[in-house]
Amino acid sequence: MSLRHALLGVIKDTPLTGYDLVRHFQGTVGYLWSAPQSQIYPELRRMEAEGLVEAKVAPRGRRAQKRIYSVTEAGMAELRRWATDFVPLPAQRDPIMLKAAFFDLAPIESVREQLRAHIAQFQWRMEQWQAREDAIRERRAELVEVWLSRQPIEEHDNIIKFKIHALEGLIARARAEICWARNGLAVCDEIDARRASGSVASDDQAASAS
Amino acid sequence: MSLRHALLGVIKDTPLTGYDLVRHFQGTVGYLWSAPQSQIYPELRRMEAEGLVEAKVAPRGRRAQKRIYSVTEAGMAELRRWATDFVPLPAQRDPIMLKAAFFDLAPIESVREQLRAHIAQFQWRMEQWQAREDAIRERRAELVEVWLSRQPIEEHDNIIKFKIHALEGLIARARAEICWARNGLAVCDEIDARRASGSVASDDQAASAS
DNA sequence: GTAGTCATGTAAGAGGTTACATGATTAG
DNA sequence: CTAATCATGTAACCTCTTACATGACTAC
Repeated sequence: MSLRHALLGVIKDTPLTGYDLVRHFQGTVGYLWSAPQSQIYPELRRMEAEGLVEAKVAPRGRRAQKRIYSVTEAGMAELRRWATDFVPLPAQRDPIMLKAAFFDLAPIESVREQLRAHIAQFQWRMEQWQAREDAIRERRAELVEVWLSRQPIEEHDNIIKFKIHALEGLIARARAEICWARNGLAVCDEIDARRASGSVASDDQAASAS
Repeated sequence: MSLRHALLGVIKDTPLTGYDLVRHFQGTVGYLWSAPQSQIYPELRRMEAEGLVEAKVAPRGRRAQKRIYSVTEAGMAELRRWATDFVPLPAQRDPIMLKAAFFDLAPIESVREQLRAHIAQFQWRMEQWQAREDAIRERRAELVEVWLSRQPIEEHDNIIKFKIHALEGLIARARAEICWARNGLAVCDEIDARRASGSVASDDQAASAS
């Protein structure tokens, strides 16, 4: 049940409509927890029913309306409780590592392609996170700044340190993933080299391999 | 839909009952994909209905029976297809990193405890993985050995290389997690130090902090 | 008027968690 | 005979995914 905490974490700084929240989920907290629109709207309603957020209905044009959600005291309390309580590690479940353990069942060129795609994806994510980290460090991150403005000045550096620490964790992970995939490519090369030398030594290999 | 591939990956080497499969999921593939018993039984039935596995009903004692599942040709084909096809990265969704970004909402002692627990958990996992890797390297890993016995000898080293590569990936991740959490503890210390020096400078801090 | 964006939802289904339920068999 | 283990399931519930659906507003 982290979605609601991610949502609370965003609107505690800036009351938003569901629509805006959806967009904020691609660019801020979305780096940490992604959620589709179809999950956000009902969750907001549920949180409202439980008193964690409250909606101010605002007019939009003539007829239309919109609901601007903000966090209640109960919502802030829940957010603090969650930040304080211990949560166990999620179960081990990683489609890529599982597959990697069975790479010997795939043609080696496909393995290479998959590893290259892995590298590209994490390189992309890493750039995003790096940019976010820079923004926070240089005090250009709006959400964080709004939150800071409500906290005592002497705590600002401490808060920023935690935010950066979280992003550094993601970046370190991405680096590890890229490094791992590169090693995988090296393994592919070794295997190719060994197979080539093997089929030179005994020619019937090449026939059975084709 | 990785569960079925994890299951196929185990019983391709050794036909097993659902019960045995459940236990194997704590010790071999379980390092890569964990699943509760209540998920495994129905999945086996579904795979049987789809022709990916077949069950041989064997007697157990006098009255009782058991179903021993093995992979069909269609099952092996599906496993190979999955190993070959590209699968997109799962969505970003990590409860611990999300929380870490909001650690400033928790008392610092709780943050320390959570980071210490994080370290302990990954240290534990790392030992498991390391042991598994050693077992594979020293050719003591039963499942892998059975699979090797059906493959040409000159491919054995290649297959083992991939298995070890996958485990090395997990181990590298664990190392990164532990390193990250240690940095987090350092951040906590810095914050404590800064707060202490701050409250020496202005005494009213200490009062408001209690 | 029409295309794009603002705004809010619903519904079906897959996958996973937790808990409950049952009975045969084997070792002591 | 009794406890542990072998063996197989069901059911309720939650979360997330994918797709569909609708309508008002704004800029051109």
